[in-house]
Amino acid sequence: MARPKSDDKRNAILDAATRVFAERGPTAAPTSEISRQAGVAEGTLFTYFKTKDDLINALYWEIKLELADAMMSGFPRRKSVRTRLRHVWEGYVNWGVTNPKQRRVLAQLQVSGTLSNESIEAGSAPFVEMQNMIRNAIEQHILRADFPIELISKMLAASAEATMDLIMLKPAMANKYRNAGFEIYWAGIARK
Amino acid sequence: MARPKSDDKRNAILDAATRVFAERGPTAAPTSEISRQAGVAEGTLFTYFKTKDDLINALYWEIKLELADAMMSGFPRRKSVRTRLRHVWEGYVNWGVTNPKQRRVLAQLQVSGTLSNESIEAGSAPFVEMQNMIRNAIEQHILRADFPIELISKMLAASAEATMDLIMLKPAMANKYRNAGFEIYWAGIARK
DNA sequence: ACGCGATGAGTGAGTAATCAGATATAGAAG
DNA sequence: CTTCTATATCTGATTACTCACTCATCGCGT
Repeated sequence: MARPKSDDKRNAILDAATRVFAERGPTAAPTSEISRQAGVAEGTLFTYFKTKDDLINALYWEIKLELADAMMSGFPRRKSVRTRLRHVWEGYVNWGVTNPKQRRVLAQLQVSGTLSNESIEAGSAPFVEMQNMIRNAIEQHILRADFPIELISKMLAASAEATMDLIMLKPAMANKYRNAGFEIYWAGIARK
Repeated sequence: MARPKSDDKRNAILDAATRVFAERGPTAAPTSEISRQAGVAEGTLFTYFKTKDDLINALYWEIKLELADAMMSGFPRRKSVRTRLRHVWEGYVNWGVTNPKQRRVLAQLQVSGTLSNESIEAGSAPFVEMQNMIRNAIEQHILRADFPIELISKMLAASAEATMDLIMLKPAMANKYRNAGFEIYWAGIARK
């Protein structure tokens, strides 16, 4: 190999893309602005990502991995279902609050229709473990059996997103929102 | 006036915009395609909407009104809190399921950052009545008092959105999802 | 007949992607 | 260790194209 591609440059481009996408939206963001902010020439961007679409899909993948990591790192495998769900839920909320740009880009990408089906599937792979945990909890009569697993799982994300929106609006109330947000979710799905 | 602007043309443009925005996203959608689908000349679009941004904001307003109408029409003012909330919640879900393009456009617009602050505020005005109902219910000790009103209100939308996503994925399960979705929400916020 | 909406080719400001020349690096040869 | 060389990356001006918006002209409704 004559001259290796540098991970630094690749990361600089992805970082810049996160910033520019968050501000102007993925489709309105010019690749020229991304390469400028990344400190590389316009052509260089296309040696790391063949097309703008490739860049978009790569960024989606990268952010999803980060998020999965934030939710699963330190997962308390041996604690109660409530504790485990709360861990995942808080991991999600805290990641979103501390990484608003990534969260914004993720939201934009998910509704943009530019993601390939492969990317979408690959991006949801890290979350299957969570669904398994929920399935087990239902079998152990901890969660209500009359609710579909996929709904319980989707509501986790939904309640976390709602909580994040409010925390971004009124940061002083963060703790109140966090506690109430999870409590609503838990009271909704747990057996009496 | 020698020749009045026609509401038909205006609506045709808004309709076409809904379709094209839903497919390609608001920023990627060309105004030329919108006017073509609306059956008017490119220039005509700009006599009804001064800029593309104006069109976007007008469409947002229009869709929000539709949604508010779907949620509030036939509101059972004298029934129980649960029944009233269920009415609003189902109005939302049914509107989203029967108007997937409008729902998609709304989601795209809300994260696009192209909406003016006035539009956003104007768009949320029809939903204050709902917040008042929730406030009353808390005072009557029907809903848990330790949850912020704005969270209870946001969770209504969040649980409805999650439910809609799943219904779109598996329409055969629509009734199951609808019942379970509202039940999770209600169990989460109601006093024991 | 007159005033304002309707028309669509035209305009200029961007856009993603390319490419020919410049440059850096891994490995070979001495 | 020090050239040398093959081969890749890096650069930014250039290309071909798309877009939002304009305007001279036309013709409909009053």
